[in-house]
Amino acid sequence: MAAKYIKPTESELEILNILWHKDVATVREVHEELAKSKDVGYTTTLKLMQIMHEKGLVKRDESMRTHVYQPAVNREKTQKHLLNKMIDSLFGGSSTQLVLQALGSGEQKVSAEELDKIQTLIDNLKKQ
Amino acid sequence: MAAKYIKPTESELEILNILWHKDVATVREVHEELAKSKDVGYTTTLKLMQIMHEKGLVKRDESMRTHVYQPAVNREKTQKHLLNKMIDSLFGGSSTQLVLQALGSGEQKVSAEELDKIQTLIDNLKKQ
DNA sequence: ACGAATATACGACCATTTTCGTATTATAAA
DNA sequence: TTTATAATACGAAAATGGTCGTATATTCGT
Repeated sequence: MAAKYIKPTESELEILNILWHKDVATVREVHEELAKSKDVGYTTTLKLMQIMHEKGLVKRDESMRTHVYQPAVNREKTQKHLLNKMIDSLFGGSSTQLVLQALGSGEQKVSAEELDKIQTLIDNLKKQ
Repeated sequence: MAAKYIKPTESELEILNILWHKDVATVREVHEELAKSKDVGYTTTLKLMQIMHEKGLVKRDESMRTHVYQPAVNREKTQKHLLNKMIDSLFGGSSTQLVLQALGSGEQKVSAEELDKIQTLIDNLKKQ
């Protein structure tokens, strides 16, 4: 019965990111974080989060007057979904192409330690 | 004066992919390619491509009755833009995180040759 | 030359997403 | 207790993306 995947919209993703970071947060907290990079009204953020709740993207504790929100979707799973979608739609299904692009054309350099991390993963994959 | 980047929509990306492949194509050619994977009317494809032309995503030669289209945006640049956007919005700015996710959690395995390709790139990056 | 096929242009509709104003209710401060 | 502050609920407008129907023009086959 494969719990159907719900694709978050752009704005929903911004909110999810904040929630993934904070773990739990009120609408106001999310809004203030959001307002740092975006000019948007409080009720807009509220409405967004209410819709996300209806969709099942977030959980909320309503026992208090000020509701407390929490992400209801897993960060890694969501990343994976969107990543695969991008690989299909933009890189002809080749994750390698994506990786090469990500490492090669990066804005800022990838540090040596990070390269090592990737190295390690590759080594592990090769052993299989 | 940074020629402002235009973010293609989902459907526009499908069309761009076809154009990137074919280099030049008429609406009908694009449409027939599109129709293989999608049930959509001809005029819809036409309209999409007209809008893309207005936006500057494609160029077209109107000297013939049947217009001939061409991509007006670079494939790699577009990939890079969207990739960076995703890295920012979904991976906290860390391209490494994205790479690990792409390689690790992949649906289908990455072949040994592909791993070697990535390996080579990493080696080159390390030398700098 | 005429009708069928095929091309573009364009307007309009519908669904989804984003936006916000306003009403209502609860809390806190005076 | 009265008033100000702050929260949720809700409706509805605005914006965006995708869909297609229809009008009009051009070309091609017979």
